[in-house]
Amino acid sequence: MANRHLVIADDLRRLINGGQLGNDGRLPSERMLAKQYRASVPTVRNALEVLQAEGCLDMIHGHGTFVRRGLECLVYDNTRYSDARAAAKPSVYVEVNVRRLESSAAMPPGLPEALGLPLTEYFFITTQRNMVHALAWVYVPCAVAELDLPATPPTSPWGDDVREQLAAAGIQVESTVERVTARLPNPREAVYLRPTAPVLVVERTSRDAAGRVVEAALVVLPSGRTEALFTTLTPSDTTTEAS
Amino acid sequence: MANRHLVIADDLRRLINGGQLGNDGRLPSERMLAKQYRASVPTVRNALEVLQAEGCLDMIHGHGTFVRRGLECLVYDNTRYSDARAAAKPSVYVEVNVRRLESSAAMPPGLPEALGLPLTEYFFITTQRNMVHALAWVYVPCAVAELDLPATPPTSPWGDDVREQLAAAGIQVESTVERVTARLPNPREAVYLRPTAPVLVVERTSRDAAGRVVEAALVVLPSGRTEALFTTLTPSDTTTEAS
DNA sequence: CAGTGGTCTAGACCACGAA
DNA sequence: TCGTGGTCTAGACCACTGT
Repeated sequence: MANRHLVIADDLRRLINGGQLGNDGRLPSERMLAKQYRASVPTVRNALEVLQAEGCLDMIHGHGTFVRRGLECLVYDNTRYSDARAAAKPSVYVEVNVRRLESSAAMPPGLPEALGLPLTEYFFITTQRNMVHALAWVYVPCAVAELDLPATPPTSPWGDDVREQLAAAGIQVESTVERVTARLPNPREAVYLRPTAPVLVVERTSRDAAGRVVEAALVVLPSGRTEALFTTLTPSDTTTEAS
Repeated sequence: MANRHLVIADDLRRLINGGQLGNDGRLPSERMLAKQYRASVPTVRNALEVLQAEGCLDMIHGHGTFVRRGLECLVYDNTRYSDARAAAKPSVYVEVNVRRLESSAAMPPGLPEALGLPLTEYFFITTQRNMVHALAWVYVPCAVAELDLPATPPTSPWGDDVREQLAAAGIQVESTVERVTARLPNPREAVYLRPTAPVLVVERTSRDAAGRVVEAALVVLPSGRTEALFTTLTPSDTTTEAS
């Protein structure tokens, strides 16, 4: 904790929670803070980035640094069949882009199948007041289903609508594997997200009873504004016994 | 991608994969690289930290920067009942510290119960060649079970042994909720981990059939060396029907 | 002790948003 | 155009490792 920028971050955190900041919740500029703390601009920026990664601040290029208010936390949930899904949806805006393409090496994420097969790609981008809260690329092989663009605006930021369309087409997802990692945004994601703040990455692969991949997705969740929730029910004792 | 440090990172990545680095896989010092690239030390460091977060490099204070070899990736898995768990265990070293304490505000992570109740804390620290690969704090309320320190060295970095002890004591975990986030290490974790690289955080809460919390854990997984895997089986159609 | 990674400074310049 | 955040520089000093 001897680190200068962490000391400054702690002090700013007290300033923020104290609420002595003017109605717009705007912080002094980085240069001002540097003068006040007798620190350099990069040190102040490191402090701000700590708070930004914690979800306390929004740093907006060319505009200013603001206290996050009405902290709406998007929750990725593996229990999609739950009724609670549609409840308490935060006031975010979800946009989709759909296109056809062929699977290429390393480009679609969790598709372990052969290359060159035609896919439908859904690219979801979720924003709240111009801040990106989630990115998701969802892929459905055309061999599985020829889905249309959903007529209604999407209700989920990560393609639950697509899975519902699949279900409506009679395609049952039997198992879902979600590989979760933390990293920094790659160049493709950095177009939308702060390149210095970590992201949670979910690579999802859904299979039907035959073991065929019917849907795959890459979900990118910036830290501080999102979390992921996984609920596991221990299989009842009827079938599994210590071997 | 115009960023200088990303260009340097790309170049270093090619250098690393090319394998022209001497047998110990050691990179030139930061000062040397700065000279070679006509860049400043912080810029070179930013480039190295990108690769470090990707798991390509190990930066060892006072010693040097080395190419990660035998990339052993620890996998956190929610299917603890699976037989595959014990298979293919990487050559890591797991250490435990056990102590008694009382639950205090905000200190134990996923325990939503009353404060002041006595707990057993298991602190797991997993290393491979002096590099920390995982941290885990596991809590069991004494009211649930009075467990002993496992006699054998622990086989799991995140307390599967504790859960097995619980099972042996007749306490069945019925549901497990795992809350997953990405962030930077906090001061307590930064003692063990690089403070600039993101970590994956799993907050686990295990309940029995009565809904009582029988075990809670905070697992910290540094990016690049670990991942988490969650497998969800869609409940069979016998019970759930579209409502 | 020398050589390494880790942090910070003071200031420059660029990129973006709003008036 | 101005004020903001975003990136980089050249160099200083500290902290750690191995000899």
